[in-house]
Amino acid sequence: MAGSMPVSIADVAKKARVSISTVSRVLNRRQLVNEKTRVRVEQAIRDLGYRPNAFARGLMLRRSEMIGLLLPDLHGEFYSEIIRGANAQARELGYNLVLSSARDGDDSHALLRAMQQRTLLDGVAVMVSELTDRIQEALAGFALPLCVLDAEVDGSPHDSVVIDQRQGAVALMRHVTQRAGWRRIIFVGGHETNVDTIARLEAYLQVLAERDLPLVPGDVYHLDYQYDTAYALAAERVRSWAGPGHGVFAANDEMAAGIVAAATAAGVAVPQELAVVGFDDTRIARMTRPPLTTVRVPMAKMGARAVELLCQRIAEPQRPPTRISLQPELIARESCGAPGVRLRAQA
Amino acid sequence: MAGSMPVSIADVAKKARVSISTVSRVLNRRQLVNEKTRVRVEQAIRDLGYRPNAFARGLMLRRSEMIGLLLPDLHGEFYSEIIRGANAQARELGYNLVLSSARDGDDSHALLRAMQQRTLLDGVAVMVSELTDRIQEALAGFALPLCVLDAEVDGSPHDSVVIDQRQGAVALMRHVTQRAGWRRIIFVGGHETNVDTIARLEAYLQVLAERDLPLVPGDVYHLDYQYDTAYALAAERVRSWAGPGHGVFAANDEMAAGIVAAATAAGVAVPQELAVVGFDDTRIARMTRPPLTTVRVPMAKMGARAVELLCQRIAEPQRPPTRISLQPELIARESCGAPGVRLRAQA
DNA sequence: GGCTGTGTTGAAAGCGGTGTCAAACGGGGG
DNA sequence: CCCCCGTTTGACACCGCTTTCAACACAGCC
Repeated sequence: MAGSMPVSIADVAKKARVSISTVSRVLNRRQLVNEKTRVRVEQAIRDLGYRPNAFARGLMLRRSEMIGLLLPDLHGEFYSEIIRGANAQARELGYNLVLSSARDGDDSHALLRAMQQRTLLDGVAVMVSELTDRIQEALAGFALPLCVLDAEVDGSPHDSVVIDQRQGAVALMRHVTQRAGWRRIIFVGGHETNVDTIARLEAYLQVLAERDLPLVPGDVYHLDYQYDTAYALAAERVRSWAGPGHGVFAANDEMAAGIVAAATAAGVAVPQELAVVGFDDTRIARMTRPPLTTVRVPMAKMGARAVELLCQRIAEPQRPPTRISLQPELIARESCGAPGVRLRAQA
Repeated sequence: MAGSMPVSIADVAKKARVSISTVSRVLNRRQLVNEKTRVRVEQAIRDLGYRPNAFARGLMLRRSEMIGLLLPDLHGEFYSEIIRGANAQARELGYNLVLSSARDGDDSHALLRAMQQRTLLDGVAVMVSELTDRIQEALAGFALPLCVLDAEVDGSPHDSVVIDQRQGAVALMRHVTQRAGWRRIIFVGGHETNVDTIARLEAYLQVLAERDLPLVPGDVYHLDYQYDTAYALAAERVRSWAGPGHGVFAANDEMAAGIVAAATAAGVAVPQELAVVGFDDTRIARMTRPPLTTVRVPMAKMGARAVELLCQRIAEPQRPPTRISLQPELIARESCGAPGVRLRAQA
């Protein structure tokens, strides 16, 4: 096996009685070297436990086969899925993933650090939670191949992958108004400035208008995406919400689960007396009774496509910027009260 | 700003009318260079948008300031927390994290790849789901600074961070037998070969013996850690499980949640007629009614300590191997039926 | 035999930094 | 005036690899 001192290409060359050029050729372009020589060199490589030095290699080749993934946070299943999809795709394409997270206060710092070591990374995929001017500017001036997740930077020449939140929410609203026959819909969102909540609320308003349903101002709530607060709110209001054709559109599964639990505890039957739908299709959606009708947001796919786009750009830097829009998928389960059709309930 | 061609240290030197040595000194050891010169060089660096090439730098310094994190999988909150803790600690110490996952079939391949590029990584933290001989061997022969998570490799000179699963499970069992007065305990585990399940089952047996409680063979089940299967099992058995002083010890929160739901649906009151406890303290634990008594496993801390250990070893390769054992924390909530004491329920 | 082509190899020039060493400079003391 | 010494600077030798480019051997051809 290998000794403890690092083995260089010169050591291999000496042992195999060839020049370092030949060793290098065996490593990179085997067909250029005579078979007998090649076998001898390969044997020497094995004997010495030689591994090429990636720095030296990268210095010549100007590629590290590493790409960066910069996320706003790493907490929870949401980001976990992005990472998972991105990692799988990166491996598939022969790249490794360098992970970093930039919380809001910290993000410019993280971006700068990522840029600083830019010569070590072949490209970067970035997801930002909010698009401040400073970030916009940093992204626009980015020298490296870049792919932006779930946001678009105006006038930047970069690739991006977005999820059509609005479309998914519209599909959900149409499902509950048409298939399930809801006529009064309570909206429970996250914070008013949250981009996802905004998109879902817009869809809510749009479909209310489409279906000529009245907008009751008191029926729109803004919470914090947490189970507990949704449970508390519902525990208080659920009796006044209940009624035939009444339903709650919660902006995520966690709040929807809280509402289902509170309703059940208060003796309000779901979905008969009050229907409920969620959003995201996290594991929680299948753990309520009845299971939640929700919208699956393809996070893993988003990560994967971003990496794919990024690697394409690395290979072909001059290619015009691409924008991929991913469609969320309606997952119809029992909680919305639609008749029998468990469309993709087992998916 | 920078032109599109890469700017090298020579460009900066020429622009500042100094030698490249001086530029290098400004970059690394500012105090060795005259202030007027330094200002001129710094100006040139800014004007040109110069960034040092990390490959060239690494080639001399033999460090990349990157460490690898190799996990069995990336799915779910469990790994998400490890990654989060590891990333935060790495950032803290000036390192970046390179992520990889090695599913079971694939793991040796991933390990080898990680080793192949070993000259690019300063060290690696590895978590393995099962310790096969092949993996054991690969780890033992690892040439790079290495830290093993949640497992120990016999006779290897490497650092490790483990969680004292057994201890946590014992604490939980003692809590339910002493504080909550359980006298018959149904154990619902994951697969029989799963290391975590094994540790928890051992604790179960140990405390049964301590407390002179009978071991009923039919009361030990092996499922798959999933909500659905636990729900299904409990739906069938819950009436026969119910009784005063009876309780279920599920090996994770998800199965515990399924059992609580099935019991409630069957009209069995939790915890009065059947108490339930889980394990892991995931978000689910606070979403059941009543909330679950469980054991918090400090995943984020494990990730962080592993990175810390790894970086220490990188700095001081000859240091003797360290082993850190992390204690899980008992989280007492209502589902176990212990009188009033909500120890750290709000934590 | 001389010429052209093909297969195989080695010497050497980078790639872009860091570190060593010696030179240049200037000031103070003898 | 010369010597010594501290400060500041530049020349240059690496680090380990890839990649020309030329050399060489040997074949087939005129």
